[in-house]
Amino acid sequence: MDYNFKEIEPKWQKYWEEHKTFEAVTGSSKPKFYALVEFPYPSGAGMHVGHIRAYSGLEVVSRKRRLEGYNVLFPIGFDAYGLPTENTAIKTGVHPRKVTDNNIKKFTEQLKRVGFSFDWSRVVDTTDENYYKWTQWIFLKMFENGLVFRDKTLVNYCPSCKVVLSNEDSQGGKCDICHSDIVQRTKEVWYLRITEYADKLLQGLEEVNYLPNVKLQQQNWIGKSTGAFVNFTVKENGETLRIYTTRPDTLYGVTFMVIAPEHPMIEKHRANISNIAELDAYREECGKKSEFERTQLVKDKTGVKIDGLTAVNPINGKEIPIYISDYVMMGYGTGAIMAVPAHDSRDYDFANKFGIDIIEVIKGGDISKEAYTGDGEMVNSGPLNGITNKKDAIEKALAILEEKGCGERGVQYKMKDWAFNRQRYWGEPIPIVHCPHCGIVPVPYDELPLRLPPVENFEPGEGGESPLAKIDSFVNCKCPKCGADAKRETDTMPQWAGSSWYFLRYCDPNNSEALASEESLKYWMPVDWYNGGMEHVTRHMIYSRFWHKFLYDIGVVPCPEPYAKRTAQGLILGPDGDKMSKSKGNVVDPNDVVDVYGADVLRIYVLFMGDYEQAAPWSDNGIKGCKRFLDRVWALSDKLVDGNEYRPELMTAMHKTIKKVSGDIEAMKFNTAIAAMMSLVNVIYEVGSVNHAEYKTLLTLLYPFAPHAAEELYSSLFGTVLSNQSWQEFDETKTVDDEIEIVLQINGKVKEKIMVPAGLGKPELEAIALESERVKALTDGKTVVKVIAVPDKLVNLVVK
RNA sequence: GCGGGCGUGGCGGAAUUGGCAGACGCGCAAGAUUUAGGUUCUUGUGUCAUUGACGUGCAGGUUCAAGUCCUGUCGCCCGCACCA
Repeated sequence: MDYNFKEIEPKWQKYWEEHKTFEAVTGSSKPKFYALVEFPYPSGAGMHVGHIRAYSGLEVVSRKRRLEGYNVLFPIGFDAYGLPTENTAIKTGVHPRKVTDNNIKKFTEQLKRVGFSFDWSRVVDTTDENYYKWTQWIFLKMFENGLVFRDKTLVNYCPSCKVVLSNEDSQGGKCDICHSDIVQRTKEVWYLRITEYADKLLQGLEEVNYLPNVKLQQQNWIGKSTGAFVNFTVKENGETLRIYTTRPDTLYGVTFMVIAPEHPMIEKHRANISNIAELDAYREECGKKSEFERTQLVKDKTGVKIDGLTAVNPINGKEIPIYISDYVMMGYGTGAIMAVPAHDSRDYDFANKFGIDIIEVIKGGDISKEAYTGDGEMVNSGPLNGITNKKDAIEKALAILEEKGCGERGVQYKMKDWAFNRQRYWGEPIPIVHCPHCGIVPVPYDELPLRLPPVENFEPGEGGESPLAKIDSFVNCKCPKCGADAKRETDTMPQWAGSSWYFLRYCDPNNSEALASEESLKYWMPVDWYNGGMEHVTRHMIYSRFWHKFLYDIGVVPCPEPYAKRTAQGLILGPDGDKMSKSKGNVVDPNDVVDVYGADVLRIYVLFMGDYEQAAPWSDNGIKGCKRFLDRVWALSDKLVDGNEYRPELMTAMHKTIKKVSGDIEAMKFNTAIAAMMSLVNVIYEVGSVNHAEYKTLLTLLYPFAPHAAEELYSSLFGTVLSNQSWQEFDETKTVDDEIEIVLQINGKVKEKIMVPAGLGKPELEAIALESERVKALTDGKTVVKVIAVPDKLVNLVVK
């Protein structure tokens, strides 16, 4: 038989499609298994091998699960709204709808060529009006529940993409889409109140099975801190200056206060401030800095003292100066801090530069050299003096604050509300109407979907307004409440909207009455295993958990967490070890690999190249080894002999391999699973023949990895289709050889290896070791001080 | 600065609870087959050395035994970052 993958692969792909082999059945009595991979953004460049690796992990698990008798939902779709498509449209003049359709077609062809066992009857496209109708519906539900608001404040703005970005999309001060520097602008935009769910998002992590560093990154991103709000007073006008601190225990060490340059107090009290011109100059200077520059940790602090305003420390009545400085951010806490230079290194740097007092309140450091942030006995702190434990000191300080009514416990999160908008065309229209009489009015549910109008010109406006603003027929409308002339919101939703709930739609993708039926959600949710990239952990993962938790709270979904388990695959690097990128020209196109080696070889190689969770460089040589392996499996069909039971010479090898491959797939150790199959094939070649039982087992183990070759061999040799068969079982007792090689060591050095029956006890092993001729020779004239025997492993003689 | 991870042959990478370091694959070498190249097959392949020694970034430690545990140190990668 010839291994002609060019014929075999399309043949089986067609067979699976015609026989609906991978269609999931909602309500089936089989146990359900929902495997989810991150659906791709269909870019013009097509897929690269990284996509293939990302999907291959759960592809293998899904194929195995089906053989194990599960009803498997393994869906795919397209996350198709987004800037790159729109930019292509602007450049080429082709409408984004057309660009998207072409790209989806290209991706679909590529995915099908690789033979993934997706349920193609459930494909979702986030730009389909039957899909985004429900994205808008969820938005309106959030609006209804007070989770949507508009605010005019500083936003992250990308001057290149001409859009406002969320905090998650501007990490490191760089635009997530084009990587240019973000600037801060004051703008009125839409927000989703994700901070309201901060605690739930944090607590939910305790009930899910995520990779430890996925959990950790989310915890850090949410960034919960506990402390206290303290109300200082401004002496000149008696007003309150509220701060947040995690260290209320150091209140007696406060020697000055700092407020952010944007703090509203300055505008409010302009009349009281004698050096307002100087402050304005500094504030203007800060405004010019990019967010990235602002957040660089710098020793050299800058700032200006506010003349004419003095703060009063509520705990001891002490009067202290107030400064403005850009090391205090308006976006965290209250935008104002109490500064304790003795015990905070930033305050320490600032105090040194401006010649401010430094008062030690915790013993243990040398504050003439640096701030001391450790624990120690409280001093110079009135009633707190003598307390040696930080926790006790904080509790005492809180008690005093509460008694005086000038402060209370508080919690802060690093996570900010989600700036939910794009001033662009290719996104879901935000279903809101601005009425001159009624204000902000939601579009009624029965008017959904609010369709994206067809336009000719998608160029974003220079003033940061959406292209939709230019479409009069879209903008002008009647207020749904009072019927007066009104205007539609023209911003669209950000890229992440559609992906925040797509896993729900897969459960029931064609439902026109609901985002998915209650029955289907109850049956399929939660996702049993979600695999994707680490880059989505603090964006998509957080967003979608937030939406899901909201939908749970309003009774739409049956479970509080969307994903029971989350793993992540490593990147495929270019052959040069660099990240694959178009600009470096080191991108490998899966189509090219399939042309030369076939889909099965590609699938095996992307999993064999290294630890699934680690990055690994592509190697054109490495893939040849996988091709040889498959050829060797194929060639075994010429060495087939009769026999429906494993032969003794292969018994342990068969059981061992089943155990190893089964376990490794569950642990995502695909590389060692493949290595185990390679070893088995090597052993079979040593034996010289393979019987029916043995070959069936080998092909079954191989099936999740190389399904086309496995199906072809299995069906042509045994007359049945492998996808309808069962996964192989192993017998634990048969995974060990009768005879085992054990090592004899003298003083920890290997001196001899001998075969002994498996399962021998320590005394027997010791006796055997001492009888060994070689051991006798080497221990001659010396004293055996100690004998350590480890059953089935080794015997070590300690000799003097 | 904080948090996480990694460091093993020429290369990608293996190594449950501490128990034969280098599985599997690539590459390389020699041989066989072939008109030749490629393919395929066989054998070998950590380093040094004539029996043996040394070897998992480096330096210590614990142990009969350490890639694995402990202490210190160097290097690389990733995430967050003036978060009060």
